[in-house]
Amino acid sequence: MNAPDPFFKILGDYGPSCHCDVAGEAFCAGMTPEGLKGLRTIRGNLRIDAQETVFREGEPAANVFSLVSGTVKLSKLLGDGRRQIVGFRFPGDFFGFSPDASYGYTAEAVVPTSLCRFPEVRLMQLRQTNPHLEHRLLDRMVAELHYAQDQMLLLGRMTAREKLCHFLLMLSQRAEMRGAPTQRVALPMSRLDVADYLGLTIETVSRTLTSLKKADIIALGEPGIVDLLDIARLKRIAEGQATD
Amino acid sequence: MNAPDPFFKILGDYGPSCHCDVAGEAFCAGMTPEGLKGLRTIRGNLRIDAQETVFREGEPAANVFSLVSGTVKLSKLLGDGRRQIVGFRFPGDFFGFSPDASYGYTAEAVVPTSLCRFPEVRLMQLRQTNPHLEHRLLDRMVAELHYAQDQMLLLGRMTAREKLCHFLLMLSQRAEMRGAPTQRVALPMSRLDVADYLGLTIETVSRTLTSLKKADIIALGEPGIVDLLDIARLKRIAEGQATD
DNA sequence: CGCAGAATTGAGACTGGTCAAAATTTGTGG
DNA sequence: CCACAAATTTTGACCAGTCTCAATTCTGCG
Repeated sequence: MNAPDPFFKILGDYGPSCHCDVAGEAFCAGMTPEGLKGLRTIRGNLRIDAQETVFREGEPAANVFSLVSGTVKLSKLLGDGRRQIVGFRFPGDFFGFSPDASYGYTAEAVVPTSLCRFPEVRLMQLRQTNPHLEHRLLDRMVAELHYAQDQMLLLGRMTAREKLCHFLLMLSQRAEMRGAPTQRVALPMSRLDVADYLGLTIETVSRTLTSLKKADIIALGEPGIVDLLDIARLKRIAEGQATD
Repeated sequence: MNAPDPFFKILGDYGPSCHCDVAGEAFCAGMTPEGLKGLRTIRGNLRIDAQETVFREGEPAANVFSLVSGTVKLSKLLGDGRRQIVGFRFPGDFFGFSPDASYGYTAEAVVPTSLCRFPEVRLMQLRQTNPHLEHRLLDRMVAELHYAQDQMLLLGRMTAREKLCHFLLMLSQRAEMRGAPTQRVALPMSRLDVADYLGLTIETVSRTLTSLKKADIIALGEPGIVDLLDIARLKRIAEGQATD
């Protein structure tokens, strides 16, 4: 399923930080040296190819993951195959926590991806002795929940056009957080992934992108790249303030 | 806006528990006596009428709340008035956490409701000295996120009929958790609230309930009460296994 | 170069939305 | 307890945005 071999040789590169920290945003950022040592002890490294599965919905929730590089999609399935992507994860994000004994979603790599893996049991032990860890985890959880609630508003109340604009702006903001350009965003996932994330079909995603292109709001140059030509207008549409 | 007067006279009634605990499920359940004492010190009590606002989206996030009795709806607004209810809260649940300085949603009572109120700053202080509190909060957050992801699947990929069946079953499960009957569930919220929760209109909610009634899956007796006549069939529809 | 998968485009169908009216329930004052 | 007004819910007719099915074009890769 995946290759659990140690991929990174040098562990100290990131200074007083966990290996998987990115721009000080990962859950392991700002830990004490002892706390980091504990995290390092239980950590495993993982590198997987695009479309490979990290874990599946319903499997025993044995590990929690932190994303070092790449992109991961988290999805849930309905009995007849309908799929909803409940989130994308980018460097610095984590995923795999579950209130039950089994994972609530499937996690798959969108592009070649490297991860830190923490056995759930041992992380739970660590969090007892290291309040800062728990503190960070809680903060990240609150942020995740907030983001999930935004997505509910999108799924329940926005039009296809508004959904796409919102999505492109989200990609731009996440790129900015990682220090990447904000006007030219990478769209590493397929139309099917975008559709399953926004509660649409691939045809509607394609048609809507074409329509945004014709309105000179975006440009679709090389595949997988979108240029945001008019971010102000994108924002207006995403907020439901404009129809054009 | 609301009456911040102390409503409950007796604080010790619940034994070694926080006052707002319900069936051992509240975030304050299972605390040490000292931890409870700390919580009690910063706690305020609140009783509000149906439709009254606890706080509004965008206001400074000064307090966190735990529900003692009643029902609260949490909603987000789009610029033009479109609304999405991102969750209902029942006794034992909490709400009001925000990653930002301001609330991400509006909280309103669905029925007369009593709440415990905790100043956010002081709860943050308490959580540093009381690991168990943080532990509980994190667990509840993980559960909330899990639940939010279920709701994304519902909003993005389910039909109106499936949404309604899922919703009725959710109410039934929550009633069961509180020790209430599971076949006859209270529907304390208006059709508009149900519609805004499920990403539908009031007309579609009404039509779909009528259709479920005609199929002898539910019965609508007294207003605000729904009898689940065929829970097995409800489940099959909610899982996308049946069309009837 | 040729093939397979992905993305786009087109035509028509359908679920759920909109607008409007009727029925029911709720609240209020006598 | 009743009468009446207001609000909510239900029902109906019609419409539109998105989906489905199908064909075509594009892209990547051996």
